[in-house]
Amino acid sequence: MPEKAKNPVKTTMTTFAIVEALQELDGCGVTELANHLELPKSTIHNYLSTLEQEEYIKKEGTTYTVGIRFLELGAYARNCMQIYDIAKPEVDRLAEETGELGNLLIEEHGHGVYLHQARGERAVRVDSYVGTRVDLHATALGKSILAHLPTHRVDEIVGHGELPQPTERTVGTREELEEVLEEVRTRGYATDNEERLEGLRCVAAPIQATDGRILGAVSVSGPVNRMQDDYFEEELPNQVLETANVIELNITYS
Amino acid sequence: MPEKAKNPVKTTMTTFAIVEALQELDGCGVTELANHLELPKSTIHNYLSTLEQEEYIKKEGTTYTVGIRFLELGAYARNCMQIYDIAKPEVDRLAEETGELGNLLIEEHGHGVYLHQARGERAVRVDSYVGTRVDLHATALGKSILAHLPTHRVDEIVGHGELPQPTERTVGTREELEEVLEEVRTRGYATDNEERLEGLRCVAAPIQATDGRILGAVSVSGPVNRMQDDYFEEELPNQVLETANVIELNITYS
DNA sequence: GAACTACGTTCAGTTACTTGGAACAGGTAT
DNA sequence: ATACCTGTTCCAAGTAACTGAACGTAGTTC
Repeated sequence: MPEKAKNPVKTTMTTFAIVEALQELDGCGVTELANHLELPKSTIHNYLSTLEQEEYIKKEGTTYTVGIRFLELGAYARNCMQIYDIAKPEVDRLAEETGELGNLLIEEHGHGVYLHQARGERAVRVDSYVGTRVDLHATALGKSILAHLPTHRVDEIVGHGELPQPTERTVGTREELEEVLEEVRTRGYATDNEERLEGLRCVAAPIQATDGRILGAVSVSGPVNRMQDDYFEEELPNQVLETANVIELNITYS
Repeated sequence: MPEKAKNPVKTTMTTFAIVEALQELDGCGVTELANHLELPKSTIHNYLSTLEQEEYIKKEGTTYTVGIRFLELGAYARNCMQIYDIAKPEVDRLAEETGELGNLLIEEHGHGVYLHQARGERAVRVDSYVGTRVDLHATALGKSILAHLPTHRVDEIVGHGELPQPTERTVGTREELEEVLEEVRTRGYATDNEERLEGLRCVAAPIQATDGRILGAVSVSGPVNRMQDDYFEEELPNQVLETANVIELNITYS
């Protein structure tokens, strides 16, 4: 993860800082951006007009916004992953059968990234969407991935100090996490009991290649009131595990 | 569309040239990229290591590939468009009812960009996916958008010379296009008779705001053998028009 | 097993390019 | 009409991107 560039191209970094700020601010004008990033207006203007010329951002009147062109690159990257093609229809089916929200997540650069979401009949609305990056230790999906990653990668990703805690139930220390991961390995699946979002529970299972390499994870999320007792502890885990299994088989024979 | 930056930031342009080359070459190493872009290896190396550090590209062994991080920006841009939220479930329904491939397209910077695709039971596999950019004049979706754009924008987008022709049936001149667009305006929908892809037909309808501004278009695509006669000329257009209408209503009252 | 090739990586001098202040233009509110 | 926003242009100055040669490391061939 450290992967520090020896001769970093600062202009490239600034370019993405600008695009990211545009996302964070939900679009804005030259002056506002300049204040936000503490750079001269003229500099920001040069970047923005260049990005617009290259069709990566859009200008409407006096406000600039992130352009849809990034979707081309992002969707391309997603399509390159065979797990997406294969897992997508299965996640769709899982969502339909359970009526809840089905998810597909992979790990990249130490973060979890949602590749797909499928909405069942009664699916809750959550703050995550395709492309959203989340901390691995705070979700069922992430924990089922961490559980099958080599120790040195887990070290890189979560470190050894305090872990960020989106809710009070989130695992807070490396030791606690280690216990949870051990349990995930023995049970075969991971759960999230309001650890990322109040009121939301989740059951996730890892997707592994035949050589044990972890490729991603699938899950079902729903409101606490519907995710309880036997359904949350038996029925749903079995459904999720089966889905993960089908995906693994399809990947092996393709 | 001209929108030429007065003081373009060349480094920003190079940055995206590199990412785009990475996409075009489906991932590659430093030397190959350097040859492709005719830049020194060391320069390419600086950019690649910076992009990797910023987590926008991924390095596996000796090859670099477009990273999934672009999906965050792209999906964000898509989610910002209210048309996406509203049209998505309707396109899903349209695809399920027809069993074919349903599409949602918008215009940005003069190109058509697919925001969503839904696969019905018998949906064909095509070369387009979410994020793909296409020439507006070569698709039913694009033509239904062009038909409702002010003339000066059409001028900017298609110009007055020869138009690129993916297949021999594609409209080739501005004059021909103008006739077709007039027909689209009177009929209310557009068709694509193997104009973009051999063997593929398509019916599309525009989505307009109450003030007449064009927001995007929906369509159904399928193989020629299933898209014929009354179905292609009556039934399907009606279904597509109805879907577009529902979307327009939902947008107005939201 | 050594020599060769192909690759990514590092380094430091040079030059081109980003930078940013100040001045301009266009609009809106006072 | 004036003041105060906005975004935009310009050019001078000095930083930081560029580059080609040298290095390190595999992998391949003889």
